[in-house]
Amino acid sequence: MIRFSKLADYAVVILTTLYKQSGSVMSASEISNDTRLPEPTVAKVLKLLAKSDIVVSSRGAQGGYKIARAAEGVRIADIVIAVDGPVSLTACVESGPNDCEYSCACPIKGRWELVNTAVKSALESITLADMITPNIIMKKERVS
Amino acid sequence: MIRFSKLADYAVVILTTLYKQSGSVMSASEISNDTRLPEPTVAKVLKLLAKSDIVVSSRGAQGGYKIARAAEGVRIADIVIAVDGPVSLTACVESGPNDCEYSCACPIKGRWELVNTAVKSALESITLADMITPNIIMKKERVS
DNA sequence: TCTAAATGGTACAAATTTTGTACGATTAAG
DNA sequence: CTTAATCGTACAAAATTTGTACCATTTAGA
Repeated sequence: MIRFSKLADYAVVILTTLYKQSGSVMSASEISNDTRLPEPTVAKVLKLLAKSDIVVSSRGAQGGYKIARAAEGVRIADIVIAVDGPVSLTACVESGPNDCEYSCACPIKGRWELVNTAVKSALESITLADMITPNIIMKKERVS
Repeated sequence: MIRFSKLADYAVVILTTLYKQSGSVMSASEISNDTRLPEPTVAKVLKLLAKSDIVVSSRGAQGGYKIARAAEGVRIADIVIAVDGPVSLTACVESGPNDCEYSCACPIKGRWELVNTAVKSALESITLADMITPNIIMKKERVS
């Protein structure tokens, strides 16, 4: 079953918490309390998010993290990339083209980028704001 | 880095090979020769694909696998689901709703389905035919 | 009817990845 | 200068993915 890592999951939960306090600074341990997630894990995720400028960190006493932009400006893709690294669905796509040992025999050299791009677009089309907003639309047709 | 399994990758390669012989039956070992993929692995993938009716198997001597439908009718989503199981990006979505231990504290209960659905749609919008067809369109804007 | 060729299913060991944690360095407020 | 907090790195444990093997079942052909 294809999935992304729990870290991405945590990241969204953490960000959601942070967005409820928009503006004010929260420390990693405060967030840990709020979310019931283990503190070291929260800290780890926040560090990754800070590196991608999704949250802003301030060090020292009274320091902590706060959001860097409005929820509408944060795409799910940004979050996933921040914690899981670039979205590349197969090894082929990852390293430069024609790098894989089977490349000479490979009948679909590079074709995966098609899929890659589609998924990336999907992830870019949803923002954190969509995740926070209470369920309205979406009753979605299940496709088995 | 989010990705799906190598099996899905193999599956596409194998199917591509099979589609070049459309109609005729190939055994797992023949396909293994063609693709340079280890035979047991090829066999495993084919078994999974057969179970999802993406290929048709015939047992016994002279048996083997052949395609079940035109390449246009095989969506990438079908293939991925066949080998990797259902697309569910997070644990929350997987088991029934409100099953997770944090559910009471979780601020985004169920919101992942939004993302889930988007990715699934992306995977459904591309068919095996798109992967086989030589590169024409696609010069896509890279989004970092 | 018997044998060979092939898939079907299950089970399992190894390798890789993900996850969670810890520790020391750095920074800033009071 | 002390305290509170992040930063960075490193690492052990757990979970997942991968690759392989084995045996049962089925079918074509001699």
